[in-house]
Amino acid sequence: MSEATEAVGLVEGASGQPTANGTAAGGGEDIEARVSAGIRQAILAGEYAPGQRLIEAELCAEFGASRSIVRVALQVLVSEGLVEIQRHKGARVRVISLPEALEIVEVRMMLEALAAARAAQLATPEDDAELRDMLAGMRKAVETTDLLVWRDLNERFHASIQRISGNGTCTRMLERLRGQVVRHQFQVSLQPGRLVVSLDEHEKIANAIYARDPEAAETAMREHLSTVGEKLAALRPTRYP
Amino acid sequence: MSEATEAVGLVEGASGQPTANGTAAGGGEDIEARVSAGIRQAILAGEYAPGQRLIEAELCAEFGASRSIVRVALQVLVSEGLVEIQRHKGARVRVISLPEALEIVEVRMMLEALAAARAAQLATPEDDAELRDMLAGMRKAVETTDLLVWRDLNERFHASIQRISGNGTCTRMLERLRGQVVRHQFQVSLQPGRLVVSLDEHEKIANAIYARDPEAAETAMREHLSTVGEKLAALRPTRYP
DNA sequence: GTTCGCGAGATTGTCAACAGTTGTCGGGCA
DNA sequence: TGCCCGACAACTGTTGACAATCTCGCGAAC
Repeated sequence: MSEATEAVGLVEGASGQPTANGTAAGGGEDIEARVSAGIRQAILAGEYAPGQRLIEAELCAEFGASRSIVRVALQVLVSEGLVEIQRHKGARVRVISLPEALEIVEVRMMLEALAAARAAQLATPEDDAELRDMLAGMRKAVETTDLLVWRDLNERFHASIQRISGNGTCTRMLERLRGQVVRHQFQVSLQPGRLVVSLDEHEKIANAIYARDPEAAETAMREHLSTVGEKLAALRPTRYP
Repeated sequence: MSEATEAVGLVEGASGQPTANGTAAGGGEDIEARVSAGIRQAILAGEYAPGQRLIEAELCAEFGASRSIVRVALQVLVSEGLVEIQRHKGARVRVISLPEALEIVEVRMMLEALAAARAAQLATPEDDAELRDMLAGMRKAVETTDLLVWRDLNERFHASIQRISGNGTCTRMLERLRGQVVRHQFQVSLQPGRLVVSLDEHEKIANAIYARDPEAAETAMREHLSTVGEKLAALRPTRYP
C-alpha cells in the first residue's frame, strides 16, 4: 500500500502541461497556486457549499493575498468547472445538478475505459503488484466497512490505471472531472451492498490488466462506471444544507 | 458493450457552464472575453506560432486592454491548453508534440464515439436532414477538392453530432481538445486520397445515426478517428518556422 | 579563445486605489 | 397596506505604479 502512494506522483507522459489539480502543490513559492489550491481543497472538502458565494475580499483575508491573486485563482477554478462567475455578480461554488453529474459519469466512463485498455497493453509486473496491493487493501476495507479508506483506495486504484495508461491528456481530463462529482459519487458508495459489488468490478478490471487483455479491461471498466451511473441516476436529487 | 451503452441513456442538456470556446462572443461588453477570444483566434489561425512568446505589453497594445486583463485572458488560455506560462518567464504558445497530438486524438476518439452513440439514440428527423445536407456538401467538396470547404463542413458535421448527443460536458471537452490539434489534423487531410476515405467514414457514421443504431454509430466513429490517428502517427514530426 | 561575473534593460509578479454596477433599505404616495 | 423610487452600501471591474526576477551583452581573468 505504501509504495502505491509514491507511484501516483510520477505522472508524466508526452504532456508538457502540468497536472491540472495542483492540490498537493502547497509549495511556499507561488502565491497564486497556493490560493487556488486552497480554495479548491475547501470546495472539495465541502467547506464551501455548492451555490455559496465566494467573496473576493473574504478570500483575501482567508489566504493573506491580494485581490488580483484571488481573482486569477478564481478564474483557474472556473476553468476547472468548480466555480462559476457572473459578471458584476461575483463567484459562487458551481452547483452540479444530477443530470449534469450523469453527463460527467458518461464521459468518465469513456475516458477511464480508454485508460484501462491502454494500461492492459502497457502494464509491467511492478504495476500488477501495485494494483494487487490496492485491491488487497480494498478487500480489507470492505470487510471492516471502512468507507474513508475505501474511498481513498478507490481513487488511487483509478489513478494508478491512468498512470499506467501513459496518456497524460486523458489523465488530466479525468482529474478535472473527478473534482466535480466527488460529492455525488460518495453518496453512491453509501448504498447498502454497493461496496461488495464495486470490489468485484474492480477485481474484474485488474484481472483483465494482469491478463494484458485490453478489450476485456475496457469492457470491465465501462460496466463498472455504467453501474455507478445507474446508481447515481436512481438517487433522488439531494438538497444541500 | 451494448448494455453498457444503454445504461446511462437519459442524459439531457444539463450543463450550466457556458461553452468553453467563446470564439463567437465578440460582444462589445466583456473586455476580458474579447481579449481571450482574440488571442485564441490568433493562435488557431496560426498568427502566433507554437513556441512563440506572448509578451503581455504587446498584447495590451494589440487589444487595447490593460495588463491585468491580458493576464487573466492568458490564464484562461492556459486552462484550455493553448498557452503555457512559466513563472517569471512569461507565456508562450504551447507546442503540441506529435506524441501528445496522438494522445489527444485517442481521447477524442472515445468522446466522439460517445457523442455518436447518444446522437443515434436522440436524433430527430430534422437532425437527420441536417446531417444529410452537410454530407451532400462534403461530397461536392471532395469532387472539387476544395479543402477549405471540406474542413469547415467536417467541423460542423462533428459539432452537429455533439449537439444532437445532448451531452454538454462531452461537447465542451471536445471543443477544447479540437483547438489543440487543428494544425496537426489539417496535415492529415492533405494526404492524397484521404478525403475520399474520410467521406466514406462520415457516411457510415451518418447511416448508423439515421438507423438509430448506437452501437454501429459508436463503432463507425471510433474507426474514423482511429484512422485519423494512424495517419497522424505516420507523419514525420514537423518543425515550425 | 573560452569562461565567468556583472550591470542594464526588459518583462513579469503584486499591490492598493479608483470607477462602475448591483442589490437593499427606508420614505413618500396611492 | 402595498408599491414605487431614490440614496446608500457592498462588491466587482479596471488601471497604473512599484518591486522582484530574468535575459543578454560586455568586459576581465585564465
